[in-house]
Amino acid sequence: MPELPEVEVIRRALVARVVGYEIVEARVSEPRLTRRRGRPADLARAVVGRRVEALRRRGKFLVFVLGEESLIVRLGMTGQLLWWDTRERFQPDGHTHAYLGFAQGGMLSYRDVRKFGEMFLLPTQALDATLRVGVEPLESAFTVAALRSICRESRARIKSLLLNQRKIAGIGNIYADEALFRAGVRPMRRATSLRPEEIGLLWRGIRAVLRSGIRHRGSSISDYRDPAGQPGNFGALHRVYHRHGTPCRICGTVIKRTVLGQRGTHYCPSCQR
DNA sequence: ATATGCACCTGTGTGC
DNA sequence: TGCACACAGGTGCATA
Repeated sequence: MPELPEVEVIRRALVARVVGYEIVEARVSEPRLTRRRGRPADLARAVVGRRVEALRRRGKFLVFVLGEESLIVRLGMTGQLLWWDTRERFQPDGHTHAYLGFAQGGMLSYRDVRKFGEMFLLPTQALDATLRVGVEPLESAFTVAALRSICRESRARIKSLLLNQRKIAGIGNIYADEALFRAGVRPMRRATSLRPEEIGLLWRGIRAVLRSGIRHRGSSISDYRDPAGQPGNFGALHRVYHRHGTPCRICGTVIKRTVLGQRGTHYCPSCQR
C-alpha cells in the first residue's frame, strides 16, 4: 500500500504529535511484526522510557529516532499508523497489532490486515548501512546524472529498476507506472535502452509524481489511511494506474494492463514508446 | 545479473 | 447463494 508519498504524509502528520515526547507504554501483540529481529515483548520493553528525538523517513521506512537506537516501521501492503488523542478514544480492532502510549496522553496504534509490515530496532548510526536502500529521489543527490548512471549499469526492465529499493528508495507500483507515463516510456523497456532525453523526462516524471502524491495526501486504492483515518486524494489524478480499459487522458487510447515482474503494470500504448 | 515462481497474509470483487 | 479464482500500494528466497 504505502509508497514514499504515503509514508511522507504519515510522517508529517505525526511529527508534531510524537517528537519531543516520551513513550510511557508499549505493546506488540503480533509475533510476525518482529519476525526479522527480536521478539515482540523485547521490542515493547526496549522503547518504553525513551523519548522520540526525531521522526524521519528513508524510502518507505519510517524512523523514530530514540537516541542511540531507532525504531523502524515498514508498513508492507496494508499497514496503518493511527493517532488517538487520548487513551479513552483509542479503539483497537482485530487487526491492531501494536501501540505506543505517549507522555502527553496520545496513542499511536499499528494496524495491518495482511501482516506484511514489520518493526524493529537498529542503532541510529548504522541505519543507512543496514536498511540498504538507494538514493532518496526527492533529495539533491538524485540528479539526472545519478539516474543516468543507475540506468546505464542495469540490464533490467526500467520498471523493475524503479521498483528496486536498493537503487532508488521509495518508489512502488503506483508511482513507477505514473512516472513512466509522464516520461512517455514503456515499462518493459530495458533501462540501458533509454536515450538521454528519455532519462531526463523520467527524472522529471519521478519527482513530479512523488511531489504530487504528497501534495494530494497519497493514493487510497483501498486500504491507505493517514494517521487521522483519512484517505488520500491522489488516486483520482492517476493517469494509468488501475485505469486499464478506460481512455488515456492525453490521447484517448485505451489504457492497457499487463504483468511485469509479477506486478500489475499499466500504460498507454500510444503515449508510451 | 536477471527473471520467474512462490511464500508470507487477509479481504474483496468477478464470473460461473 | 455458493464457490473458485484473480488480484491487491511489498519484499525475500529458491531456482533457472
